Amino acid sequence: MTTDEAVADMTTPPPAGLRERKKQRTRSALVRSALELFTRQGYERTTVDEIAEAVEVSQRTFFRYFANKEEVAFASQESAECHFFAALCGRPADEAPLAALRGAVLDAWGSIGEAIEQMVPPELHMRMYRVIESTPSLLAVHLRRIAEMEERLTREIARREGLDVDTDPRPRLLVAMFGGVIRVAGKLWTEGDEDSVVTLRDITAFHLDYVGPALAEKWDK
Amino acid sequence: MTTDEAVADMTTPPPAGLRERKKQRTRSALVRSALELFTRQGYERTTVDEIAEAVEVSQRTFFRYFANKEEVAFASQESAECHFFAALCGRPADEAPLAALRGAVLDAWGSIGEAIEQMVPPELHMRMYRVIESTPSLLAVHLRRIAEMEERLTREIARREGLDVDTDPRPRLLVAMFGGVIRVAGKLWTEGDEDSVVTLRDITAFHLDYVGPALAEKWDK
DNA sequence: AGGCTAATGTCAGCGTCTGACAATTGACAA
DNA sequence: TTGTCAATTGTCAGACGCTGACATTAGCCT
Repeated sequence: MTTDEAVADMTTPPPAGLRERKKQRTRSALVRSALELFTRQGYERTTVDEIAEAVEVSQRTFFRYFANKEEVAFASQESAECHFFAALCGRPADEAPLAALRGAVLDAWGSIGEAIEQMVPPELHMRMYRVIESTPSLLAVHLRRIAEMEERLTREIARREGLDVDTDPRPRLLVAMFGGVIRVAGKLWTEGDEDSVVTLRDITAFHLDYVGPALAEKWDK
Repeated sequence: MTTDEAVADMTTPPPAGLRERKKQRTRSALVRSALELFTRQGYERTTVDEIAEAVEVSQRTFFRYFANKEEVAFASQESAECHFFAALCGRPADEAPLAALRGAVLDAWGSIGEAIEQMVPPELHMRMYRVIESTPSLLAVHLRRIAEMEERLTREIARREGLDVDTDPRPRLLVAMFGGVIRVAGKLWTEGDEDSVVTLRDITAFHLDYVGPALAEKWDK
């Protein structure tokens, strides 16, 4: 067995050391077990000991991989968000700010699988999304994470437009509005009974088209 | 002393029983002590035992007044938010939605004192605001509370305009944008070094005026 | 004055999270 | 191959947030 692994190492230059691979496997296993437990029996009714036991590591080890119980719940979200941000950065420079944001988020939802499927099944990721939206303590963290992402988006938008974030309020405001729309869409999707990613994508697109009209002085009836 | 209090009761019909007054005093004392400790030495570095000890009650009693450590940190915010919502409900019916929100929030910031000064000194309230914005766990809860308030605002706006929240996305979107602006203003105020309420009020007003321009397709430079 | 009930204190215990130290196990060179 | 070094893990003790159960105190009302 030792020989086999040594050979495997030779034939796969990128995977680096054995130690590192073991760590990745432990981490993935913790995420999968945690999300499975969270979605099956609820976040609060799942203890860290349960998660650790499922992967056969000590509770102390769990806390060496994740700073707290919340962090493991957002592991797949983290990947998805990175994916989205990368999509924004790849947008053509001549696109208007809101159009770029819109394109990036729709792209990201469309190719969510590629970003997370090595860690968890996409379907588990979506079920976890619902758990987050319906668990008060997780929802709070979720909103803070969104706020942090908005900070990064603001800077990217300002960069694209060649503006200074500290003097021009428009990048901050546009992103704040955009973030609001994303949240509204996510919340409505959670409340509905359609599970698919496409549905969430459609809800998002639909609402983004209503940003302008919602600001009008007098609303048509 | 017993006689004096009995007389005092007679001359003040509303204050109700002695028991109730004692409860109110204990609650106020807990809030004041907690906020003082939080602002002086930080939220995380303050234990519930410290707060309870400062008021000379048991830790168990603290948790009979507040569901958790976070709740006491938002006691004065709670009052302020109620005040703001009441201001919105008192707005003339012919005002446009965004104008009503704008008027309500500026009014509320203008008369913040009256809403909270029996509980804590307004200056302590403002210092606590900064602590909330700069403490990750509190910021998360703050954002969730804002989201809950937005839900109420959405329904009130829809009511004013005679719309159905479930079919028309505009109330949700307007409020989401409005909430974003409030957050941006609050954050900028926290980052600055001006302590006064007026400053926060001005920042808020300024940003509300930029909602329209930020949505424009092409931004002027 | 005395009984009723609400408020408080005490105690035990669960769950999250951390520091400290010892044991294990990959990595790498002699 | 073997031995050393460093990274990973386990174990243990303990702080802190929070809760249920039960005893005690203190306002209320006849």
